[in-house]
Formats: sequence, C-alpha cells, structure tokens
Amino acid sequence: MPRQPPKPKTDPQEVDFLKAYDPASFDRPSVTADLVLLTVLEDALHALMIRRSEHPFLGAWSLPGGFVHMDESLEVAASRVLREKAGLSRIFLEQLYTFGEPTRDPRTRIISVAYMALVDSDRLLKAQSHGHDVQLARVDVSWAGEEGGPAKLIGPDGKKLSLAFDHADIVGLAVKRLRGKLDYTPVGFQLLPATFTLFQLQRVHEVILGHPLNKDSFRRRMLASGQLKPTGHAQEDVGHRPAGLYRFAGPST
Amino acid sequence: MPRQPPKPKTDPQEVDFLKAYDPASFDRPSVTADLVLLTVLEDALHALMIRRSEHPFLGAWSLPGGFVHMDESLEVAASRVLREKAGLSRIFLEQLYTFGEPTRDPRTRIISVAYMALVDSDRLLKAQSHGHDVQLARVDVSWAGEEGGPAKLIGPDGKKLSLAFDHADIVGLAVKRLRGKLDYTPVGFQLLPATFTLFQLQRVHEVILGHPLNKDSFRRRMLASGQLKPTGHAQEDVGHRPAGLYRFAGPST
DNA sequence: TGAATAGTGTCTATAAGACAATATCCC
DNA sequence: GGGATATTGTCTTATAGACACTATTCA
Repeated sequence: MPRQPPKPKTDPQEVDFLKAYDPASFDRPSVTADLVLLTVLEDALHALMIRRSEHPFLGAWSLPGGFVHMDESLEVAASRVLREKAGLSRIFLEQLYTFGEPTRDPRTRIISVAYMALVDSDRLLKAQSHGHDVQLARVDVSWAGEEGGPAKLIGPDGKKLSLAFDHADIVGLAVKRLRGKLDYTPVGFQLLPATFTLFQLQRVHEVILGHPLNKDSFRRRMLASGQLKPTGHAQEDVGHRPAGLYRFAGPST
Repeated sequence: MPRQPPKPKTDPQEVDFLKAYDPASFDRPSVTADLVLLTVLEDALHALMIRRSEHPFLGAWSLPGGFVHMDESLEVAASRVLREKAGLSRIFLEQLYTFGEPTRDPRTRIISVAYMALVDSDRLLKAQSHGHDVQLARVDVSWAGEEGGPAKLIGPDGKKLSLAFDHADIVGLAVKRLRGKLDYTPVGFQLLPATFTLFQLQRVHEVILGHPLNKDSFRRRMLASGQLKPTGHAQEDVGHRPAGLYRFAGPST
C-alpha cells in the first residue's frame, strides 16, 4: 500500500482513537448476549424460546438474551442471562458467533454475541417453569451434515414458530457447530444426566446429527476414547437385560 | 425458577429495554474488528503486526484493527481494516471469536470481534510495504495439536515481540482454529498461489500443524478429496523431475 | 551419467461396518 | 422358559502408514 502523506487531524485512525476516549462524541452499538439453550427431549433437539412482549416482533419467539453490562465479561453476561431466564448455572456454555448486521434490529444498532448452552432435559425441566411466554421448541433443520442454514422451530402443536430478528440463523448455526463438535469432543455428555447407558449416548448423537449410527462402531469408539468410566451399576426394572451405566471421566484422567 | 412479583419500574429487562432506545442514557462498549492476517513465509507461519504509536502499550506490537462503524457489518469492518492496513481485498476472511474482558483495554471498555484472514505470501508482500512500524512476525506456539494457548511472535532478529492487549491470545486462538479447520476443510489453498504442487501444499499443512506429515498418505487424501484439479502443467527449471501443478477446484465442482 | 525429487505399486496395521453368538434381566 | 435388549467375538472392508521401485528433469 503506497504510504500517504500524514494528515494527523483527519486520519481515520486518529478519529477512532479520540472516539474511544469520549463516549458521548459518537454513536456506539449496543451489545447483547443471546443464548441458544439446547436440550434433548423425547428424541429430539429442543431450544428454549421466549415470546416477545414488546415491539418489534411483538408476539414472535426469540432467544433469551440481555445487554452486556459495562463491568461484566461476555461470558459472565451469558451466564447471567442463563440464570435469569432459565434458572440454570454451571452448565456447558460456549461462545458461538457474533452477529452484527446493521439492520438486524430495526430499533437501533445491536450487536449480539451468541452463546450455546447445553443441559440435560431433567435439569432444565426442573429449573424452568414453562408457561405462556416460555417454551421448549423442537429444532428442525432442513439441511444434512454440516452444510448449515437457518433452523425452524416447531411448537408442541407441530406448527412452525414465528421467530424474531435473525434468531433462526443463530439457532441454525448452533446446530451446525454442535454437529461439528460431536466428532472430536465429548460434548454429548452435556445433554445427559450424570450417569447414562451407551445407547442413550448414541441416541443423543443420532438426534443431533440427524441420521442413525452404527451401533457396534459407536460402542467401540466411545469405549476406546477413554472418556467413559463404568459406574459398576446397571439399569433396573427395564424388562430386558439391563445396560451398564457410565459416567463421563474426561480425557485420560 | 420461582416467579417473582412483577416490579415493572425496576425490572432489569425493562431497564435494558429503555437503554436501547436512549443511547445517551448509559455507557456502551466500543466495538472493534481486529484482524489476524496469516501467511506462510519461508516455511513458517507469519502474522501481520503493527507497532503502536500511542498509549497504552506504546511501542508494543498489535494486530491491525479499527472501530466498527454504525452503518457497517462486522465483516465489512474487518474487510475495511484489511484494505486500510494491508492493502488487500478478496481474500479468505472468517470470524474467529469475540473478546470482551472488561479490563482488556485499560482506556475504556472495548469489545473486539477478531477475524482471521489468510493470504499467500506473494500477494501479501506485493501489497504490503513493510517498515519500521509494520512487519510480518513469525508465529510460534508452544503447544501441540489443538490444545490451545497464547502465541509468541518472533521478529526478524529472532527476538520475541512485546504484544499489546490480549493479542497473544487472539493469535493463539487463530492458530488453534486453523489447525482444526485443516482436517476437514480445504483451507490450505488460501495460503498458496493459484497453482501449486502437492508438496508445497503438504509443507503448508506441516507448517500449520507443527509436525511432519506422511507424504504418501497426504498425496492420496488430497487427490481423493476431489478438490484438486491438475492444470496439465508442471514446474520448470527445478533441477529434478518437475512436480505437477494443481489448482483448487472446490468440492465436486 | 548422476543427483535429486516426483510419482506408482504393494504390503501391513488399524479402524469401521456387518453379523452371528452368547449373556442377563424381567415376566 | 420366553421375550427383549446388552455385550462379546469374528469376519470383511476401507483407509493410513511404511517402504521399495520407477520416472523425469537438469547439470
């Protein structure tokens, strides 16, 4: 890049620099933390959705979210939203992506740092009181593999929910990311209770990936990974040979 | 979560809502787009670094970056930084992560949306005039695989650069992401000129991954992927049997 | 002709899929 | 004992690593 003659007073970097020191001198975007809280319920992936009670998108469904306060980190903001909106803490939480199209919110410029959270449905159902304005909606993606694209959210009546803002894209990206992570990280455990059978784990993987898995191969891979520790106990009262229960042990610990 | 009695005037959601409508009523963070521009030079990964001419971290090295303007998307802001600071456009650019620790910038709250850009060194060296305050620094990570952690940046004199802010973490994350992508996406091409030999591609992979690869297996995998198209031409004047030149063809196109 | 690297063919080890056989529980 | 699913073992197939061999260019 050919160097230009220095013009200190109008250099865009210099202007930006001064802006950073004088918050009142220019407009800044608002920044929110939005949460895709996923769980597996009745052999399907579900996300926690909240009905909007304000314009814009009044009556449409949106992800739980809130503004990032000046004294909290993004992760702390996401944890706070998780606690305030779902009554949960200490669950898997990971930054997903930051959405910043200038027109994504018709009110004003709002940049959203999206987080993905995973929890087993028992914990979520205990913590969360569902009602008229909060629900677990089934997540439905029309694409295979890790192709990506927006998600549809289906209510208990089987009808497609109307979603606010770009939240269909955010949920879609969460599913894509989750599918990708499944191959090389032990993330499936996050969607199950503390102890679980191999078949339960396989069902979780199948639900997320959207296609059936080979049982033998899945068993071998999981046991060979060294991340599962047998509890010594087994299922009870199941009407057939009970499966052994496992616990997540972490990598080579 | 037990539902609390409604207190409309002090509901934190309501306060947040009002804040969004009245920009002057509260402090908002500044948002910047920071760029990790990577290239492979002399069999080593390098990143474009800029020496700071202002406090804080005066004299330390930092990633190219700039404030996100109110009317531009995050990606457009990153492209603009790429153009302004490196003189490049139309190269691989992908959002990496958003860094938002409240104290990461001692001046004021600045949230940084980090982007990773990849370019072949020929293009970068043509576009970029290096000088006293801009350099390509060798990227050195002390961790293996995709473990992650901060990166060290080494200047031409072999000495470690002093880095500003949390930029060592940002570069480290870029390397980790790049290593992860290499396995399942054709991202290595972005660091090579339009046509290249299989061995050049292998060197790029080895440099990024930080360990040698099996030549036979690499060849087979790459050719089997269907993403390489032979150009029909070969190297010239190389003092040995010339290698065939390939071009990136995209998945099954 | 020789040096040097490109490219091919073959063998072996490892992991995945298929499938049969056996084990264990509840009724 | 019968129904049902869990678990183990074996065979087959696909893929990765190792290694030997041949090919092509320039000096």
